[in-house]
Amino acid sequence: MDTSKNLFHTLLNKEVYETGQIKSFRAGTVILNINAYIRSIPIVLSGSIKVMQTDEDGQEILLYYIKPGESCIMSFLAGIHDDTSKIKAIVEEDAEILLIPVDKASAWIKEFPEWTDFIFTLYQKRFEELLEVVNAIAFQKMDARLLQLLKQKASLFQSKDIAVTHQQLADELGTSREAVSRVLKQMENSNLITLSRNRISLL
Amino acid sequence: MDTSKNLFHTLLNKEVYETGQIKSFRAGTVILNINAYIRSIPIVLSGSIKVMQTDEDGQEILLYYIKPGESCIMSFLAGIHDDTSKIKAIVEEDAEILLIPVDKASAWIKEFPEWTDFIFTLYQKRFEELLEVVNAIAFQKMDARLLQLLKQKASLFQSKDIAVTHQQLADELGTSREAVSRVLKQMENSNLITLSRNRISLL
DNA sequence: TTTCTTCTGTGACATTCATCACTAACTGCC
DNA sequence: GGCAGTTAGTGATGAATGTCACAGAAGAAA
Repeated sequence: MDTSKNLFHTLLNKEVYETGQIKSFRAGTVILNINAYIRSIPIVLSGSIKVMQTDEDGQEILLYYIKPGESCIMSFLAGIHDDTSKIKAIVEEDAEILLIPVDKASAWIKEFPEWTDFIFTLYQKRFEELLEVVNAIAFQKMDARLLQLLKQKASLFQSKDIAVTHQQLADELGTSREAVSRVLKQMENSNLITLSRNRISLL
Repeated sequence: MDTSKNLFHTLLNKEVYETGQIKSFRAGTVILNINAYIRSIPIVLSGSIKVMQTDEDGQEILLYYIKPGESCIMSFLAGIHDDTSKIKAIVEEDAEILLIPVDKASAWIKEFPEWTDFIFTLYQKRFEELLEVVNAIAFQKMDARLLQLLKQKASLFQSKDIAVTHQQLADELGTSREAVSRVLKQMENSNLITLSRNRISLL
């Protein structure tokens, strides 16, 4: 995403920074809820946001993370079409977020080709991530999915120690706490990880 | 998708029709394969295309259908970024397809706001369809997924009689033929459908 | 009609995971 | 330290579905 990041900084120096409003959010804050109307497009400056899909019964599943320099593409699309959100966005790590009014984000498409490219590039990334999610849910077993999630989190937090409960992992994978506990125990026995309360360490 | 369709016709009268090349394909033709490079963007004029995701082992799963007036958004994105396809596109019903060179599709973004809007609208639709697929795989059981697929096909073919084998359905759902046969039998017993060789009729 | 191929139905069994029901371990707080 | 609340470990059981192995049915071809 180097291209987008550079582009993002270019834009920051022009109109974006002047127009946008910067806000800070604590980890755990729900930034965007299902069916909410969208008034502004978030661009993550620091920290990270996780995007979840939820079904009617409240069952959830992790779709992908939004990292610094990236935006929530679903907000953008739903925003310019005056539609509601189909997803839920939660702050994963304390985050600073630049909020862009929908009408500006929409207008910039005509003015700045780089902005349009930023959107398209992000879109492609998200699409591919969604395809991976489909693949994982459809074809992979829990152990593989869990390991992948742990690696993802390790990379996100830039640490092999991950502060998380089994219940949280279960929620993100759309499975049960017991299933996660059992698979983790197996992984510990295979010397892939070590377990302690509220923490998992990758080896 | 009325907006996009109108827009699409508007464009047809201008540059698109002159630039594009129309080709016919028979049902079953693989238009786009995984990892293929993309030289042109297809717009479906008649018939339909199904878009599948496949994993390394050749396991497949249906993502969505491309209907007349729509384009393959994955081709578009991968095309303008000179990337390879992550999905496989197969003709479902005999189709006429307008092929647009990648560079044109890319250039039109700057020239025609309607074209950009066409792309964005389609993108949103596909994204939402993918979310539904995730939801279905993650949270729904085979009977619900199968019924949904049958309804989808009935609507696509505009007929309650669907010409399909259990094996084909199994492939599109990423499950086994036996599972499909059993669920179908149950549905027949519940008077939801009638079964015969190579055909399923919705009641 | 006979034969061959493809498609469908179904039993038996294994696997994965969900659910229920506890127990045990850890942490914070009084 | 002792208690309460949260987190983790684990057995028992069952549901959903994958896998294997055939048998029978329906068409197609000869």
